[in-house]
Amino acid sequence: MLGTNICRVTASAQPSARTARTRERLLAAALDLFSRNGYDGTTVAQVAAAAGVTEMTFYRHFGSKEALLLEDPYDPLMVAAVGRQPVALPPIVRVVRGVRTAWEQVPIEDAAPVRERVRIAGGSPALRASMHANTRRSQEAIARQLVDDGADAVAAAVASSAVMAALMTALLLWAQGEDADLGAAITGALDVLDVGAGPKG
Amino acid sequence: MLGTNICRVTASAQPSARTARTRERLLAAALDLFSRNGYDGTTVAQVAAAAGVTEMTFYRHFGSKEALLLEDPYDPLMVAAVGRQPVALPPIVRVVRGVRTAWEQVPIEDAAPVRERVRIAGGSPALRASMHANTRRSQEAIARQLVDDGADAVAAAVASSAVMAALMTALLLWAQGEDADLGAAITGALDVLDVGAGPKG
DNA sequence: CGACAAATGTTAGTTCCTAACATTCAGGAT
DNA sequence: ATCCTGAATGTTAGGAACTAACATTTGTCG
Repeated sequence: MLGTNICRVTASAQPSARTARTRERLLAAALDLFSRNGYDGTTVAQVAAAAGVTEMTFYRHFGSKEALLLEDPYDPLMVAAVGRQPVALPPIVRVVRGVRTAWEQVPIEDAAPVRERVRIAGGSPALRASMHANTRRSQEAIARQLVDDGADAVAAAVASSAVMAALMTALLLWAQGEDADLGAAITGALDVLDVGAGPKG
Repeated sequence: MLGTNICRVTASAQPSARTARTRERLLAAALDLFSRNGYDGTTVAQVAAAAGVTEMTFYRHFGSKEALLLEDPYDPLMVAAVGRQPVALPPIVRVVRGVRTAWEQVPIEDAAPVRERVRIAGGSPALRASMHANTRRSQEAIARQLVDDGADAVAAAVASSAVMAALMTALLLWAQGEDADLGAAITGALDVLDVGAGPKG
């Protein structure tokens, strides 16, 4: 969520140069206005105007006001990392360790742009709620992986939702602070859920 | 969330009989229309009309369309139950066991009306997202309790958010099924997060 | 240049929600 | 019963996030 996508599989067919430019302008204008006037204090019309474009065009590039901030393609890295954990472990432990290993390699230089978005999102209750909706695909994919490996359906759903919530909480806390190392922040936070073994078990 | 409030401290000053009646009519009309046409397929104007009332009146009784379904006063029972768990335990375990004990005594006869609401909420992504926003107060209260007992702030926030997410997942799954025993469903689900000891440790 | 398609604009409408002001209704004092 | 007052409701107007249908521009390629 929130441009925090670890994976680099993004674009399918490359869009025209023109499309990419207006998209960039809209994004820049929105981020600027959001951080200056707040998300709720900024209207789509304002963003569109600042980008020299119509409201309608905004909606054609980003399906919604939220999407501009939260939009992130489904990230298969976490699912894969979970799948790589020993099947013998309890589901919750598998998910914690999978997600943790997937995130602890995030390069520091990727952190700065992410922090701004997460900060903005954290400032609006509506946006914070939407972050959950946004992680749903990953959550379901992880649960599916667990079930495929023989886990109970309820256990799989509960474990993946709990870990994704923890991940979000960690991200929000990290964005509020000044700590540069995103990977470390998340690794540390997820240790809370992995009671069985000490950190990095 | 969703009328699933365990605690019975509800009303402050009693509202006039008239107020209570229109409120009831609105609620009944809404639940009926929601379950027949879906939440997104029902407009506030329709609900108001079905209750023989204006849209404005709807908003005076329920602050928003979502509020009608999600509205639930802050529930101190979970916080108290968490506080009662041994301080020596890791935060995540304390929260899991606290929330679990708070819920496993819910009488079966309370389950039916809850199930309808959770079912409706589960059917709409927007509503599902809002459920998270709705649990935030409880989540923060639990985290505060943990911090008061000496836990790290990040650990407290992560643990409480993870458990609340698990609780919601369990509720949504329970509402979809036919199992009558809400308490048992939640108890079982939360065991997933309590790896340290077997069920009911 | 001319055609074709993608990108953008225009207009109109729906829905959720709010604000300001007017009206009706219920219940107590006279 | 009548009046009076405050609570509950109605009315109107409008903002903001969207959506749909249709018109227009813009870039590109033969």
